[in-house]
Amino acid sequence: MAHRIAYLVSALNIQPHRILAVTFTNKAARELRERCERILGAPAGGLAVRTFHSFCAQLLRIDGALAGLQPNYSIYDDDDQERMVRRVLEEFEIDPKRFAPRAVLAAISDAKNQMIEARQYAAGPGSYFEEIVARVYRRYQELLLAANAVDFDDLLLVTHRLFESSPEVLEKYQARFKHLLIDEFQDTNALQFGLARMLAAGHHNICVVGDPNQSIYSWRHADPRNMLDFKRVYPNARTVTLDQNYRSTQTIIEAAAALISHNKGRLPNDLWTENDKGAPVVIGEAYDEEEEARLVVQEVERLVQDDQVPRSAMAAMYRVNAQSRALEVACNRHGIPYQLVGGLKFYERREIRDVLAYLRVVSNPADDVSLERVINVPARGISDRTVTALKNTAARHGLSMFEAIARRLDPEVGVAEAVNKRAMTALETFSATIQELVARSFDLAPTDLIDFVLDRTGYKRFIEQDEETREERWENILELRASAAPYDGADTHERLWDFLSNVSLVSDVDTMDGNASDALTLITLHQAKGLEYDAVFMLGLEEGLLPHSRSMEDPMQLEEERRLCYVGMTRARKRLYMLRSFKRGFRGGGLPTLPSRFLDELPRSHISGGRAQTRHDARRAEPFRDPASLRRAAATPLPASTGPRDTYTAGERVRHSVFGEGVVVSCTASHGDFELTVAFAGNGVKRLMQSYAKLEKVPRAG
DNA sequence: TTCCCCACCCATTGG
DNA sequence: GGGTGGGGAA
Repeated sequence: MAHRIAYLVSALNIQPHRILAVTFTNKAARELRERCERILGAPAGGLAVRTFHSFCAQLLRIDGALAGLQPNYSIYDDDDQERMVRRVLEEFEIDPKRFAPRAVLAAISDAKNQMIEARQYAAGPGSYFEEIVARVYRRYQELLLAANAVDFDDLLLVTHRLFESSPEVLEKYQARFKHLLIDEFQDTNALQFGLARMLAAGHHNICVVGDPNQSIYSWRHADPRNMLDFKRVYPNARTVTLDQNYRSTQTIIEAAAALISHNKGRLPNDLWTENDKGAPVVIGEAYDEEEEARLVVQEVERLVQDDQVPRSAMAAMYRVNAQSRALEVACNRHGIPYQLVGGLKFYERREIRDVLAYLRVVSNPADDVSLERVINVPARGISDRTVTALKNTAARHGLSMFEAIARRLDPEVGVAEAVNKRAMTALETFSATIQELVARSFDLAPTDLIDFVLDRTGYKRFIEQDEETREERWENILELRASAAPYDGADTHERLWDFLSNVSLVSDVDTMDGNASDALTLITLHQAKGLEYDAVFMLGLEEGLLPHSRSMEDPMQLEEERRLCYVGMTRARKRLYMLRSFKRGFRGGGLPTLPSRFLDELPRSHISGGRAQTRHDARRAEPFRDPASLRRAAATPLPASTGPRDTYTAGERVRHSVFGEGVVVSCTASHGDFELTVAFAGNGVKRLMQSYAKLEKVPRAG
């Protein structure tokens, strides 16, 4: 894409601002721009490189009025959406336990992505659940509109509708963008392709890049059929097969190809490379997550020392965020710098959301969800009761909560009758505070406004009250404040809007530190799409994790899990490690695991280590090759009556004079003695006879 | 009205 | 393990 853009600009004299390139993340957008500029040897002024969401957000900022949006509109994320749905359920007196807000929301999101609006949804025949969804959907949209807010789906949907209903808006953008390029096309959804088609309608200068084998976002409505449809929609399109791989070793490419060949519904796409054969893919097996993480850390350090691979060129990848924990612990223990991508997301932290909610209320007082979030944070005498009464009163008069508060003395609205006297005083103070913030928001730069908010709302004092958390929370707030600094320069009210919408649209990969720091990257397989590393460690290659248990029933979803595995493997330039552990933590305890079927799908000739041979000889690890016996062993402690007094149960910690500390995996009666399977920290799994082993029990720490 | 504690429920992936 | 909602005390 970078070369095509550079070619358009330098060879065909297309002005950069006539080109719109769409990427999957803001980070990819940044990188693409940089690459273009490097090739061109000049700044590509005006070149638009955006994600679909940020493109739409900006468009709606400018032209949203035709769709009923004020330019200061709020963007609602998952949490905000759920609060909104809960409010609707409350209004309709629907039990949120019976109709889970998340499920209702998922149904609404599905509908939106099929471009089914609330009214049409209601018209379709449906189950009882769908009837509920239809009612909620409709009211949800009403409330969003009243709050001058959109959700993520709406960013696309409203823009799409705007293009349909207001040809002059579409024409404006068609007239500006003469060339359209889209990256990661296999993960676009129907709405996005729809937008692209409309934008390219006049000139058909549209170029998309995608790999169907890397389609991993169908759960977010990505539709890999877009790849096939593209050729149908544009019969004259030229397909260029990019099957030479410049990134990975032959071994990695072939192993990944072997894996993905197990997918049925697949276009042939045979990668090849001129790169070296390279090292075999290393299959590693660990006793538990702790050991698995330690294997990674040790190998990372070995590669740093022996092969001079910088830590920043290595990444540990996993299926679910919870897996990062063991890695973090191991890194901390061994003093390895790491950077965690995603996880407990910065913008989901309470203090961050609270401060942002204040800013949103200031920027868009109609934003009821944000207002409700902060109306009594810190506690200022406005109880849930009062809030409910206020909400109902506001709803009756078609007012926002903020308006209702502002008009609390108006007998026609009747707030005074609905809430008690003390609450009226509290509302008055709150109202005055917000009014003051709104007034100052016009002349204060975003960082100064944040300071002002922290001071005037008492939020700073509120944070400082909690001795345990105040340091961390305050640091987070300072980080948020720092992220607002780049917006201080601009000199209109828009800088606050820009800051807030940017905050809503950043992803975790966007904030990743590139190669600057010497840190190991910890990242989910999904987020790793589009990235590459010299060495990649994939963890948790176990049935139920990769493939994930939620995706194992449905063949389509299983294929997506395989693609996810493929994405992970193909992130590696030189070295690839695929690890599993025999035991996986789950709800506190640990459960035995089965190796991922994906490991079986790798060609034996391309792997080293592997089944039970990585760190211990095969014979010793033998019991693990029969998962059923393992499960039995781990789950059934020996009946106490049959053995000597001092026997062992699975999970107990023991110390051995040579092997050190370990955990008992199983203990079974055998030839009048007891056969113990013990996993030793650092020394692997051993089978021991109790009468010879001289074990001592170690009291559980904590 | 606020705060604290405990019981209970839930659990992929993310712009 | 974590978040939350309900109940009760201050």
